[in-house]
Amino acid sequence: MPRKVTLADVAAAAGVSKMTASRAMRGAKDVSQKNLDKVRKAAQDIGYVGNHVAASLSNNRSDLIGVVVPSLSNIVFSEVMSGIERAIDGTGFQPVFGVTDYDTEKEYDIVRRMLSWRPAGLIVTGLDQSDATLRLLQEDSLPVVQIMDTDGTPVDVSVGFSQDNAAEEMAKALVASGRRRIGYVGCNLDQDTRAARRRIRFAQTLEELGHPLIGEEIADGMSSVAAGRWLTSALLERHPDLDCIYYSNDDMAAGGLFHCMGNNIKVPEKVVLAGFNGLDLLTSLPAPIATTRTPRDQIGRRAAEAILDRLNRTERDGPTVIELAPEIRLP
Amino acid sequence: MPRKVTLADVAAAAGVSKMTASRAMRGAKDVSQKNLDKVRKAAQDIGYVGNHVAASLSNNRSDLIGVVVPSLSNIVFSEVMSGIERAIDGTGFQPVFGVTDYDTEKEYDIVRRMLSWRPAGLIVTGLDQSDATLRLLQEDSLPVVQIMDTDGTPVDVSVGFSQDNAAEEMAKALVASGRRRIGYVGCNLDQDTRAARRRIRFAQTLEELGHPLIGEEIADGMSSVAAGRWLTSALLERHPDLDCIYYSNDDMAAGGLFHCMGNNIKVPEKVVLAGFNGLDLLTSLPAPIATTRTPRDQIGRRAAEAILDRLNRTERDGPTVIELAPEIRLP
DNA sequence: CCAGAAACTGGTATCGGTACCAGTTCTACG
DNA sequence: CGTAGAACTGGTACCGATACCAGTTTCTGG
Repeated sequence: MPRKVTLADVAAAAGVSKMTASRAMRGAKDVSQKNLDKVRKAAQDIGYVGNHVAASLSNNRSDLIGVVVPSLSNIVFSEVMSGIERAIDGTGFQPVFGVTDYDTEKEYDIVRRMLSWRPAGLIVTGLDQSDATLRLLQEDSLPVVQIMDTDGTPVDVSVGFSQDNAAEEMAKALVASGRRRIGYVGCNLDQDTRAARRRIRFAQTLEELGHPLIGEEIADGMSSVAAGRWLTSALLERHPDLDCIYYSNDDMAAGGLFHCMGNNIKVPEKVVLAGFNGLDLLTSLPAPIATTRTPRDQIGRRAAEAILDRLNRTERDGPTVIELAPEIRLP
Repeated sequence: MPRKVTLADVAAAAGVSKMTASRAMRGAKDVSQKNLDKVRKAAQDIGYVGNHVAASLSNNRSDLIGVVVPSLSNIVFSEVMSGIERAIDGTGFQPVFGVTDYDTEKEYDIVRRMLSWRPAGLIVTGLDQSDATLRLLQEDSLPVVQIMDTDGTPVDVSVGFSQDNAAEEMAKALVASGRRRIGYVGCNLDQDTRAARRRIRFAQTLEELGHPLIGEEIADGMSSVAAGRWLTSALLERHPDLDCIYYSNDDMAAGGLFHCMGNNIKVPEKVVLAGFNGLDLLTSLPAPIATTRTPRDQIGRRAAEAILDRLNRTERDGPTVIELAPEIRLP
């Protein structure tokens, strides 16, 4: 293997010192136009690609921004990641993604590993990290943004919305629209703590309004359209007189819709289905589904911006919450 | 900010040299059990997290594996990424994702930047990189895997399937099942070269079979369920007598189905819809849709494995193609 | 035409690890 | 009990960049 081209090679080729070459390759400050051109040309000629590892070690900080999400298969996080990507794009920073699969242990390992790359900042999902993970995040004074969830106190900054409020609002809206016999369908509540939280608050609110949940179907494993379909089937078998079902998310609700369509159950006349997230998919379905439209792209964008902001200050200035209210849509 | 804990601190706390501490912290070879314990304890006590940057610089190679995909919003790539993630998990390597948005320039920048992190290997999407990008990939002798596409010669290894064959097979299968008046609906063909390739081969094959395409609707912008829905509407308006539509992918086909359901067009009796990818979503839809089930998870897994394999050899041993045949499903 | 400032240049130390090699301490065996 | 070899330990020289500072050149105004 032909040894990698280094800055020293570029400097030699350009007939200048390593330092001048170094300065020329990044901001062209304090370098004469003549040398700047020579160095650029030399770099081009010999195919210099640089070495971020050395650069990062040298100034004790990389231009990486770590992003930790629980899942890739959930399109919600894809959209958040896209938002982050777009906001970072062009700033010279680079996102690095890690996936926890909703596993707290794994989250700890990932955060730890990311920290060992001395990132410029970290974006993690939720406020419910393990104590060990929180300790890691706290000890360092690097910018940390916790996204999706604002029901709690962040380590540094949180960007998202209150899952509790979102569920409460939906419960109120459904009852206000005349629904009385309401059921619940969800998946993966052991791990998806946000979904679990919504379910609890939803049920509570219904209770307070005097129309408690009639029944629910909950399954383990990842949520999916398929799971939504068969859980709905099961729920409606036990409670054929439901006039509304609240789902842990849109995919599940879509599955519910497909069940209804296959069984001649009118949606939303006979039964209103309510999902969560407001995926684009919903607007194309043959029947309208209620949902809470969450600002995913914005969460990503604001989270990235918060990191970039923080990089200008030296210290954290106390927990900051950036609330991005979701919007309810009824059929 | 309290200066970061370094290996020297650990060594001091444990009362050993930096070298012994270093050895203890990774494979415990050539370190006495006594010192191993001392070092581990010291590291634990003072909260040592390590510094991959320094380690990577030292041995001139990081444990990063760069993964370049065109899009995050396409679930296909999410699944490929999941496959990669799972295969890498536990090996000590770490994936770093980059998104090109189907932009060749951006792809070049991303590959370049990734190379500057001296990754252990690189996984990129497709075989159609720009010349500049290919040069980058060629010059280095690091493991490179090009995924999704095997219609061409890879730089090093390619893992995927032939888009051409896949389209041809579907055309043959649809005609064999009795379909004669066939249309096409697609999106984003300028950028998604794989989808474009399928369209061309599909049309060619139909021609050869004596039943050429009756009509097609093509739009710019990302593919989506919504786009599928309105393009189908437009196509069927112009050609109400179609008995089959081939889509650029499953999402589009799902949109087509929703249009048909909303307009009392029987699927698949009156018109067969054929997507591409075989997303799980399809199995839950109220009507069956034909598709080509692509082995996305496997592509990810095999790609990662190929990288790990390569790391054991020193040199590349000529272009290698790993073909993972997709499977056709008719309604 | 010269002093002083501004613009530019390059040497050296350093970032936090690891490879390599030269000791030093054990251990086992004749 | 001596010694060869294994097991272990630590010093030193990097890896490839950048910060800092000192030195040199160029420019400016009086």
